[in-house]
Amino acid sequence: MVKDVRRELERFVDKCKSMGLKITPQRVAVYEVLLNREDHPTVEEVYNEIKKRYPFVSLATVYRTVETLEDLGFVKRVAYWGGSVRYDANVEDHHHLICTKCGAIKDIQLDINWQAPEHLEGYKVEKYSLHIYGVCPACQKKEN
Amino acid sequence: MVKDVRRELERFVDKCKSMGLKITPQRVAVYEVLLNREDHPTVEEVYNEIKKRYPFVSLATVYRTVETLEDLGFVKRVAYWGGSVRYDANVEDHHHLICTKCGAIKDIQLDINWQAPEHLEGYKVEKYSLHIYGVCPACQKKEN
DNA sequence: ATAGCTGCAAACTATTTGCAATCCC
DNA sequence: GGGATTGCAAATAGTTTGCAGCTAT
Repeated sequence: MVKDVRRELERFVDKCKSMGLKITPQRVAVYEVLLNREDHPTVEEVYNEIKKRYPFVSLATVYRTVETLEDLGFVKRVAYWGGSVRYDANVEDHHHLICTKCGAIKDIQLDINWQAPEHLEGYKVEKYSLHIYGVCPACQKKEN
Repeated sequence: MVKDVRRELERFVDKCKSMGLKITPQRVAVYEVLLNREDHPTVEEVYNEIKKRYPFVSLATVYRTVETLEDLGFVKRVAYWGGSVRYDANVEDHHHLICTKCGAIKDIQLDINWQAPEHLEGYKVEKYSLHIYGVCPACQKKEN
């Protein structure tokens, strides 16, 4: 699955317009960074990347923007292992490989042959994902 | 699966002794609270429950104790949706039902017919769990 | 007796918020 | 022009840490 960043950004701009939200450089920059990353950066990481190109953004704006993006359905907040919240511009269903040492999260495609029921123990089910915990290659090296 | 709290506490006391750790009332109280709860309380929640019975404990001690318990393998830190870290004294493999509104986490037993490989994309796999996201009964009521 | 624990308070990290200035439509 | 958005700094929430005194072994 190759992401068409340009097309996604257009879709985002359209959605903002239709919602009466302004298209600000900050907003576009945040979404662009998230679209271009394969991992699931923290807000701080997004901020650091944006600062290189647009030194004017503030961390508070990045926090506000990821929340807006989440409300609009363009990114999702991924359940996290520790530390800070992480965001993901891949909104399709997929599974996660999570490092128990550093918290890094990687998307993976897997067929688990399981379908979520609409309701479970009184919960209204929205989505699900398999979380696989382990030690990532980088942290395995550090262990020696 | 009915938990034998008394037996678990004994096992805990033995393990502490064998590790040269002291059996303090604070330690026992924290583990006892976690053993007796079906949900996955935050550190603050554990602290509040303990305070009722043992008003002398401090929040910092509860933080330190859950970490010790985790190191010993008596509880685990569960991946969380937002806010604070949550702990679980159920160390057997099981799945999670997570409320996207309030972050509450409930254990569930499910057969997903899937076995984790030992290695996946370079990660050394330790365990896995299915995370099912939805809105819990309490939050569904609040929505009206 | 003494190493390990604890309580307290202060430090730190992550996130949110109030408000005046600024920017898109 | 005018409301939405931003930057800044201050506030808040969650967690960790230093240290002096206490306690289980």
